[in-house]
Amino acid sequence: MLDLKWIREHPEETRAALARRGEEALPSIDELLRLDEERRRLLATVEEKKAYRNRVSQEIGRARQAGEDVADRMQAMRELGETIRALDEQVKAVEAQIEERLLQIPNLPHESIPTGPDETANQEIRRWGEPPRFAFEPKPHWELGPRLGILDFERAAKITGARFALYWGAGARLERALISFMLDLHTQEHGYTEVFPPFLVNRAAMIGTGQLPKFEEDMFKCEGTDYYLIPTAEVPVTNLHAGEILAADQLPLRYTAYTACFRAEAGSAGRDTRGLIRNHQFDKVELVKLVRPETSYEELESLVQDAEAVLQRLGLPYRVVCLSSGDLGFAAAKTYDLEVWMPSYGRYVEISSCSNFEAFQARRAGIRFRPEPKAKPEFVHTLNGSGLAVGRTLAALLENYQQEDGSVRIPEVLRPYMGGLEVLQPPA
RNA sequence: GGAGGGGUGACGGAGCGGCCGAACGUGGCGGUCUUGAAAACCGCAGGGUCGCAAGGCCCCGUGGGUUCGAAUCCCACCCCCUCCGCCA
Repeated sequence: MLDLKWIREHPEETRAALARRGEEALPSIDELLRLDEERRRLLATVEEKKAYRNRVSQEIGRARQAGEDVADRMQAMRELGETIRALDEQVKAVEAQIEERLLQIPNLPHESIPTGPDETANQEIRRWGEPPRFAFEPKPHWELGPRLGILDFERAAKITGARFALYWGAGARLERALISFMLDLHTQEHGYTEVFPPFLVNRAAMIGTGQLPKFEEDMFKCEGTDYYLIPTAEVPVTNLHAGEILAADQLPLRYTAYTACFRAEAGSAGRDTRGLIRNHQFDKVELVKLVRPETSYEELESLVQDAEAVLQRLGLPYRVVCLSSGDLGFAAAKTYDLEVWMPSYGRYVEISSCSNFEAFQARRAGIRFRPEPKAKPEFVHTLNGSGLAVGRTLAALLENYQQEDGSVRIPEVLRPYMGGLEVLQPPA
């Protein structure tokens, strides 16, 4: 959510920044400012009346003790009360309209990111590693996995439906190994605190991080409850400190969490239909930071590096891309995607998305800190990034480490987590 | 799921329907004292919002209601605790 006061003082900048995103259908800033003025006008009126009522009510108390007749004053206040009630309702209605509009407005893109309509304008920042050259025809992971007996999409479809995966044996263990490896790296070497949150959150949390109210159709909701399946650990973990005022010396807070993630994938029919790339349920290790505003862009760079470290240790080739204004997510001011080399796609595929949300989420969720002992609370900046999407990582491992006979080598760093296993062998 | 108890400021804990945004204690901040520290003593300290300001309005789990006036009364919901039932 943007700061209404800031919009009021910088309407042109707001419009210009939003225009970079190229969205039509944005709530009109003029309309918003009109409502804002309406609200302040109503407040001035109603608060003056309340002040008067408060004064007279106190007089009534005193006068009655003194034995005076207060019937006429009480009658007058009774009537004033009705006027106030009507005005209060108007205020509430206007505030609801303002809130509704503010919740629909995306974050303003940071000035450092490229301007463009979509992903074609994204800017490659750097590459790491070399895509493997195969002396044979490499297979996609959705063929390798089932042949190795470690992935089973047919049975997943039987017990649930399309876009679900089932892991067998060494595959299940490999998934678990990746999760443990990532968590250990981030907690032991990058200074993050491990969190294991609920996978269901309430609506307020979903609004806090910006998934709702705008993207209701992308979420799974538990019927008859106020609970949603989390689409990412970002939601429960960022909201950990919702409504709190943190002490300055608590910052920065750095959390890492493994969770399953659930996405309805509405509107992606026909895309990435095979394998582990786009499923309704997938595992992810997430990195979340709550930081002082003036440090948030340094923190974004180090967040990206923490995610990159996972790919480097796994020896997976990747590149870093800065998203253009048109490709930016709703809540983000700046996002770097990490894209891993995926032989079956013949290109780099997103495996991590690292964003600075500045105060956008903090304002929605009410996450503040006190810069100095006596100072007014300010909103923190929030950041998060995948570190990494586990299913896609497993897919990338299978594909990049495959050998001609259909076996797959296991990277050194994972072997301790795999009981020393060095190669996944297809059954004879 | 059933029965009972409770939600007040960083924490603990008071609070006759008006004098309560809230006693008191702890903790915090500033000061006095001290070579320094501790102790003691004095003082300062919630959040939001409107306003150029003076100042006003709102907030005692959340939302309604009663009343001239509600932290205090009524209703609903949420959360926590205890007991019973069920259960991984």
